[in-house]
Amino acid sequence: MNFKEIEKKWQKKWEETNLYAFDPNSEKEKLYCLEMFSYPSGAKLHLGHWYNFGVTDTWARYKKMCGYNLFHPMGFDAFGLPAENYAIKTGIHPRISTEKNIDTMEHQLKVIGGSWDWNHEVVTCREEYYKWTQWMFLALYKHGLAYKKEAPVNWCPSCNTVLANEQVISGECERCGSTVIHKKMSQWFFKITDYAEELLQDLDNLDWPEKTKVLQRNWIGKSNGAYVNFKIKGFDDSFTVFTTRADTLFGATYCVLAPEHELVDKITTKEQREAVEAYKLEASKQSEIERTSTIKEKTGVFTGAYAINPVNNKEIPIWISDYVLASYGTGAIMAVPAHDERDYDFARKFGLDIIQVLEEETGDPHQNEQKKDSIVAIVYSKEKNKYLTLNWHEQGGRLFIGGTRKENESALECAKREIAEETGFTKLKLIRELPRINHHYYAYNKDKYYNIDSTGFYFELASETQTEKHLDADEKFDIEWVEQETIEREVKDALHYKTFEYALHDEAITADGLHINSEFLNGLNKEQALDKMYAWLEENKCGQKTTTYKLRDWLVSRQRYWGAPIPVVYCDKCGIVPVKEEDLPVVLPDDVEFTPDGESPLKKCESFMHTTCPNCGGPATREADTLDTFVCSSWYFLRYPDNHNDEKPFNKDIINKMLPVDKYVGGIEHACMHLLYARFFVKALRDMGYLSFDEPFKSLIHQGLILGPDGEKMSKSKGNTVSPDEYVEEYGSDVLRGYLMFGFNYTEGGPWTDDGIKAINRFYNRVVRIVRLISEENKQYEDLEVSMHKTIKAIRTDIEKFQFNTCMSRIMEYTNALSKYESIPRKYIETLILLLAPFAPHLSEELWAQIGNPYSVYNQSYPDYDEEKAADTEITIGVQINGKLRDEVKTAIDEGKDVILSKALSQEKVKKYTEGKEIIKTIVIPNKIVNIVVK
RNA sequence: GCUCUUGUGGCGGAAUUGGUAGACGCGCUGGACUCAAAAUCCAGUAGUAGCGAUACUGUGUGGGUCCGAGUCCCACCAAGAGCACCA
Repeated sequence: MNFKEIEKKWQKKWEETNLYAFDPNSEKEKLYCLEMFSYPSGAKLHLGHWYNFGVTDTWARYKKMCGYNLFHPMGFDAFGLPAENYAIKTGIHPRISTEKNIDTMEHQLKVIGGSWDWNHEVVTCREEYYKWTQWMFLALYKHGLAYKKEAPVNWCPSCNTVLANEQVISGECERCGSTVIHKKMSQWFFKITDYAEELLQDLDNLDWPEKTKVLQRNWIGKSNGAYVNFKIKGFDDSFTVFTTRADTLFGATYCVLAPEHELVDKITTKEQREAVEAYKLEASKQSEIERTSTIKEKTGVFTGAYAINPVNNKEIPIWISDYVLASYGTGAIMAVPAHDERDYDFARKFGLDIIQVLEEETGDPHQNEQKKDSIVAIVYSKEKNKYLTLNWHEQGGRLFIGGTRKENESALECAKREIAEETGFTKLKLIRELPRINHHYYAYNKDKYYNIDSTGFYFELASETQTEKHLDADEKFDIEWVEQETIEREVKDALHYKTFEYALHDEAITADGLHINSEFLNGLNKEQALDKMYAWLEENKCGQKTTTYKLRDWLVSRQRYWGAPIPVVYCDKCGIVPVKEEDLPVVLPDDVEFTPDGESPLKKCESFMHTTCPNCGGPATREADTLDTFVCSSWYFLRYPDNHNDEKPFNKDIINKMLPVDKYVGGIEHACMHLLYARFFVKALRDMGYLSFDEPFKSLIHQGLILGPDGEKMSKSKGNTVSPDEYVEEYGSDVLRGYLMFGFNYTEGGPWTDDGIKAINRFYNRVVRIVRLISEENKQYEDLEVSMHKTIKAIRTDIEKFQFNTCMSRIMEYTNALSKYESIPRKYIETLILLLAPFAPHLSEELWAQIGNPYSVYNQSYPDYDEEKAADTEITIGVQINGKLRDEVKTAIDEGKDVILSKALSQEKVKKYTEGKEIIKTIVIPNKIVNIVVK
């Protein structure tokens, strides 16, 4: 059969008969199936489009055959940079190239044979659409959700435009990969942050892939903490920091402002001014990537000013450093070097104070504990590269030197005394005092529980000189120098081992612990201390509990030509004035010089710029920037159902009935852009009263990525692209679609192979041969009955899960079953064609006609199954002996356990394994397994 | 560095969610048809040992739970994705 020929024939017929037109008056339940619409870039569809559109279409067709009133529209996201860049290169106007591309893509989409209803098509660059995009802007503006402000923005020097935060991928432009720089500009923003909490909360109820939800959650970046106000010594000003660890406030030994912080100039002292200015200049020169590189060593400059720590009125120095970002929190931090890695690095480098306020806990607490202060001393010999340990053998294993502090003795004195008494060494060099540890233990010799506050010391042995030891009678140990490895193996005591770890790693303690050096927080854990500190801050009016989000407001201005003009005018008298709704659209003029020079191209179009103020009628100028194309795509799914409405963007009743989208299919790359923006739009429109649902996309699927044959992402530069066209040319559309469904796990994708597509070609030809074996004899074959019902059941289950590969293999199995017969009753053949219909649309329509059935196969119901017939009456299950599969046993379905067991035990092979052995236990799970445990 | 995802024959991939691992297909081997080839049909195909029945091994590595683990838990390794000085 010539697949290509029949495909053309049916595509034509489908179009002529309007087979896929949506009927709004149908009684059937609606089903809105949507693929993410595409950008009409090149003239051709690539494999990714086929994979997304073709395979999803199979699901849609299946649903249609299941009796749903399918709404399956298609359109084009037609504004955007590529057309404009193409125009700059070739001189062809974006409108012309875009419309031409749309035309060819529409033809190509028809080759896929999709069940799209083209009557509902939407093209975002046409006036009849962008009029309403502008309307959306005005609606948001009227409700305070669109505003203009001067702010540091991301600027792509190559695209010559600003970018939204979401379009900056690790410091680079999402589109062209250029390093993004920061500029201060006055730009339009949408207040998506107003919806941060709802956008986060509602994720829980969506049938979306978990990883996509995780991406959005991280992007929204909720963080609970507190604002704390710091007064500045000698000024009336104060500044606020955001912290998630307000409980560590007693450990704050300095503050850091972002170099851009507004107070920096004011508080910098004369002595420090020069250094501060130099540092600010240096910071401003750096790109985002350089600046936020975590590998970079910490830099910073003291301002000369001091802040007052509100909890203890201590004066702490104020520094500036680029590790504090102006864009997050308040642009200022309190530094707690003892418990924050970054603060620790900084404090170490600049010799700032480090105060420990959290003490890790080791051992198990007990009710009646006696408190003690003690030390653990670690002595290292550089010469030996070994550590000094005491081997107490059975009495306590291997330990370091430890001891209890005497009255009026400092911890350091105690450590030195203990070392001298127990080992005789006196010439020591202190490397570092180690953090304190709260340790619980039980002393056998004294039958007492202790809770000790232990301070660690890390010494280096300066000289081998030894004095006389002073040992108590019960102190029986050997002094041994051992290597690190031995310690790791043999030091079991938690306190001693932890102390050793502190010696080895000179870093902040980020683990949880109990508070020390913190007055009213002492002894409390993190949760208790946080609660108490929040209360204290609010009571003393120097801070409050708060929540921050990483999500920023969405910057929608673009200094480019090919987009929807922002419907706003500037009047000298009235200021910013929105264009009146009845004056929409603000038409994008065609004759514009759009060579990029960093200025908005529309600015150079006099006829566009000069207008009158809608308010006072005086002279005014138009906004020259256009809207981010993501604005266009944030509501297109709302336009589809009512795309011809020229009164409103959409009728409320219609979209309340048609939305949300039941199944949305597209790439995961839009997780934090389109998918987030669209959710925001729906929520905002809901609050304005234009619609009554909360979420645009109830259920979401991401197709995987089809890679080049080399397993790499397809790209022209790598020369590993595969064009769908040549395969359509050779095998036809159905075969290509079939392979895309059969050869991959849909959500994973994978490398393309030629071998796979040949297999589908072979299979479809086999189907054609089998259909020719149709017989009008009304016979029933038991094995075909079982196979048919099982197949239907399996396909219906798997297609719901977007598991097209297993669906295809089920149809193959059914085909294999049919091929055992030389003449096959009509009903089995009809079922085969119907089963195949969503998967191979053209072929199925053709075969359906060939066996003499009326057009169209898609007006038929998808085959249903009889649960009883789909179930086996007899089943073979495995018999395990001691968990190892040894035999199998045939049983009736749902057979009693006793019957199965006795049957299994009577089998020769089972006997062989059980003979002369004692049966300890038997597990019988009907229809699944028998396991006999013998000894 | 953090978070997430994925590791199953020569290959693409299955496995009713803890119950006979490798469905289906590709490839390969043998056979039928043919003067021959293609196409098609039939049989075999995880590895090792054995003529064979069979035995042992086997789902990235190492432990664990369980009568039973590809599936659950812990640690690690590798690949990919996202975030990245987020206070």
